[in-house]
Amino acid sequence: MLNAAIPSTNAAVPTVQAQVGIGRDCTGQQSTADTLKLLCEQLRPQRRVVHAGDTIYQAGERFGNLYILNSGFFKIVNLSADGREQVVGLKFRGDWLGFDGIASGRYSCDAVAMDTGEIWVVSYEALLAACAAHPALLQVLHAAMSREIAHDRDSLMSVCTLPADARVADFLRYWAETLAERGMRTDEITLRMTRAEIGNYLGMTLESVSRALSRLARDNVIGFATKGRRDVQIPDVGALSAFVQRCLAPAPAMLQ
Amino acid sequence: MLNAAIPSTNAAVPTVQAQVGIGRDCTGQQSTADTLKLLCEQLRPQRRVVHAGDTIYQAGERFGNLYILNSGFFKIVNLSADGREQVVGLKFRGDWLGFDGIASGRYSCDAVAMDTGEIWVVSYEALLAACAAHPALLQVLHAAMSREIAHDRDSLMSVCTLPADARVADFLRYWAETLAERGMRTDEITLRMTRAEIGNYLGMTLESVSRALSRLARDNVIGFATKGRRDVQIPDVGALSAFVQRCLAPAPAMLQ
DNA sequence: CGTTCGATTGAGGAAGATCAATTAATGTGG
DNA sequence: CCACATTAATTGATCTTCCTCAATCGAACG
Repeated sequence: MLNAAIPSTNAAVPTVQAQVGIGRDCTGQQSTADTLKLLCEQLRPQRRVVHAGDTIYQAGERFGNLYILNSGFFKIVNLSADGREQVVGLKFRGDWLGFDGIASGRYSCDAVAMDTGEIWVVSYEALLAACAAHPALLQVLHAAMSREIAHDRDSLMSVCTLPADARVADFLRYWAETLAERGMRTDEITLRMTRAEIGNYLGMTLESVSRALSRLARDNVIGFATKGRRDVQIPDVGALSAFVQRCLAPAPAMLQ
Repeated sequence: MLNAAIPSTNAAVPTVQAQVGIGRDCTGQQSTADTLKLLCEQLRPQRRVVHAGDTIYQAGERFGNLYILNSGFFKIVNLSADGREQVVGLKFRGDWLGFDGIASGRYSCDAVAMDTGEIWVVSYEALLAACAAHPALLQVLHAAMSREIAHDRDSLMSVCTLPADARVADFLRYWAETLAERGMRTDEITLRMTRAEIGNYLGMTLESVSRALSRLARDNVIGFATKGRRDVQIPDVGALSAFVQRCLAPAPAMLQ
């Protein structure tokens, strides 16, 4: 069985809907599980178990493989010549890693596992050969690249147009929706990132992240689990969107 | 002849090196001109002249075509449900437009011409067919998508890690290097964007852009042309990088 | 059980936003 | 071609947000 091949510390688990593997979801897109099934059958990829902290590839390393994330969770870290580090992406089940290396022949980022998981290794050459035989594979590949481009743009927009509190709320909303798309629980998510990592990703300090989370909790938009503040309860994802809109509202509209 | 098919108001013109069309540049990459030649011969795309303000596609419109920019200059504008607008990309000669539409079947941005130019229209279906026959085309396509992903990440890093002045300097450096890669003059570039558009792209206000440019001019890192402040003289691109580093330097290192 | 790392919270300061006034460039109709 | 209207850019003054610095607290781990 493809799902749950590797035990994960992830609190969010696949729901029944994701496991039965119906053909397409309501949007007409193939579900993550179906796409993974297709890829596994067509590509017969090498499977590799990773643990938190493992690096799948590093900036500067010669490109050769693409990676498909079957379980677990990765961060993509961009490095500048002068030593700045920037988390530029988060990868979940069904996402591809390594596209940035195709053009230049070298990866331009580090891909770091944030949790135990399983990654599928596909040689780019072999993938192209398989795509020639099975056009559906090419569609899947292009869709994955396209999704990444579209999401990177949304990230830039978020960083450029939202105040700090809204950015954190939008980050949680995105995380919850990403899990939902994969058929996982979203009422309680485990952020396997420190405040510093979240802040780096969102372009703010760890203190600002902490304050934003405290305010979200005070407004009952999120809750914290009993033990530790790494688990975030999200009773209503819509409330996060509403919070973002409230941050953007021009005037506080004083009483009456 | 492919080059200069359309008269452009762009002050930067192709140099001899770009026009002779030698196979590959020093990095082993195909030159922009060669790639365009290949695409034109293999795809026989429909050519379309655009003028400043023309929209090639809009967010929400059904996806069907990809576009290759042969001359001119585009901005890509992301729109949020609540009405925020964000310039998320700038496109120059040789760049592709429309990748964001592949996954969802609809474009997620507006593509707006900022100058007179020529765009090549390629149906995605026809492109896939051509790629099946000519694997080199697929390489070109994937390289273009990969470059876009890598550059989007650099943009995010710039916005997240650089102070305002450095962001503007880095923006000019990127613009100059983009022109240089395409064999164009970089000692004087014409920004066909208002300060407001630049500020939007860089995540700051138009006033901050103006102040940053004034400081760059005061430090002789850039110069302004005689008439109008839309043309920026860049005697030394390296000076822009040095300025960025100076902005990042922790301590001013008081005299001794 | 102390050590370490991460998170929270507060106080003060700085970068950049906002508001406002002026100047320069561009365009328009007479 | 010029007077006028319009849009873009610059610059200054003030204010807000967020960063920086610092202290405290909590959880995890050996």
